[in-house]
Amino acid sequence: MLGQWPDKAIERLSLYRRLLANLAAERVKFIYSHELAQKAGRTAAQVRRDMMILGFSGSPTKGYEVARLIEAIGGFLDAGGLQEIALVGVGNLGRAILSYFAGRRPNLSITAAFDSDPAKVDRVIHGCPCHRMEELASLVAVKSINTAIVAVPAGEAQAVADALVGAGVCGLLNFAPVRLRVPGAVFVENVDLTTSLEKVAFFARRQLLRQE
Amino acid sequence: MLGQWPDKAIERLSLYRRLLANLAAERVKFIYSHELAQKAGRTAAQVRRDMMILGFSGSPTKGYEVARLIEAIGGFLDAGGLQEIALVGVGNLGRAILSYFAGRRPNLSITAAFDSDPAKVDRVIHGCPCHRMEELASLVAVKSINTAIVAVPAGEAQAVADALVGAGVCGLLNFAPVRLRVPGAVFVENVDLTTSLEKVAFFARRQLLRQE
DNA sequence: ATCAAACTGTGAACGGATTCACAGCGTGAA
DNA sequence: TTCACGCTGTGAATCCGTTCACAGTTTGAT
Repeated sequence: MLGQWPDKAIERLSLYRRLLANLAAERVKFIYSHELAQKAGRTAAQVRRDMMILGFSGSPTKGYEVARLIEAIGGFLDAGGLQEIALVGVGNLGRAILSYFAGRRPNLSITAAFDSDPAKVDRVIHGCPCHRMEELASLVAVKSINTAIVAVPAGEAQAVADALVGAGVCGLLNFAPVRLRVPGAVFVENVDLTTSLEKVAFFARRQLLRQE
Repeated sequence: MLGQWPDKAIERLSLYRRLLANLAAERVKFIYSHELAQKAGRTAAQVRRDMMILGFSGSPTKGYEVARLIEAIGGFLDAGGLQEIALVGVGNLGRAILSYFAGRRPNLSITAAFDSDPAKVDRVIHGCPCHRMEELASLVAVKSINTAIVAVPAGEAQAVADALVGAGVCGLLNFAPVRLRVPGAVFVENVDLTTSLEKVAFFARRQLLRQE
């Protein structure tokens, strides 16, 4: 709970939780570090280290208690209650994101969408109401939303980010292929599909060369 | 061109190229490492180091020549010619991916989609023909596709990955919230939207606490 | 009651990516 | 022609995440 939190560790905790939820559904009560590691594609030492920073203990003979561990990760990752999230840009990608998250995580819910296209506003898309861009600042402030998803074209991303930050958002998940300029207190996670695909294509090609 | 290629460096090169393309469109001819670094959100030393592993030289007085650098990165990242890519899963996310990449990178093109839903097969979606799953193995092999995108539900992802790898694919971009089990020679890049969002929400919350 | 086995918890070692710091260089000004 | 400046290129130092390796612990068997 203390110290500096490496974001890699947060990612792993999130993954562990999903894996553990599957196990819990299968009535698995305990799991060893090496078992969880295998499912997560990590080493056992890594898992134990993560448990350590979480402050979670297991039994040397039984391993970690699944139910308690899920709870511990939840208590750490989740907000006190529901954390509302805003989505800006309801194009193809934005709609896919809405449907992807619709009702997935109970504590994390996209409750406001925004788009500049008049054809989209005042409609409910995948369970989420879409508002006019002009309402962004006030609505985000009123709902005290602190996390937002940016799914607009590259050219509009910086302006959208500025508006969101101005309205009090301090965490951005950015899908636009642009590096957003934000104050240091704002956390930005970039999901860059073009780069990801180019990377995979690059390594796939290299694997081919290696095999020949 | 030689040695082990850290995938982080590949990501940066991909980003640099896009930033440089924008600059080229603005008729910028030369750029200094600190300028490119600023646009990419990196340090100048990092940029110079990347140029070094690329084997690209700049002038101490003018910086790097934009056009030549774009070409150097392209010669490195891109295949000889067109690299065809397969997409499996044409749900909301799959369609968004199709539209996202439609005609974006000339050398990287999604030319075959697959889905198990009969309502989707034999249609052309965002310019890409959608085939039956049964055709996957043969079509991937015939086109000698080596890179594929997995955008199916978690439960089907492993089976799809097995089929793709069996057909000769050795690079996977995986959107399913599952760790795929693949042979060591296959490169997998995971895009885990749930984890990304949880991470942003976590840090956003923490920023709030810090400010108070 | 004692022992063996297999795990956890963690200080220390490791390794790779990033940053530092400076030598070397090309250019424009005097 | 010479000098001063500000950049590049890069060996060395640093930093940080990961892995190693082992002491400590709990349990079941004898």
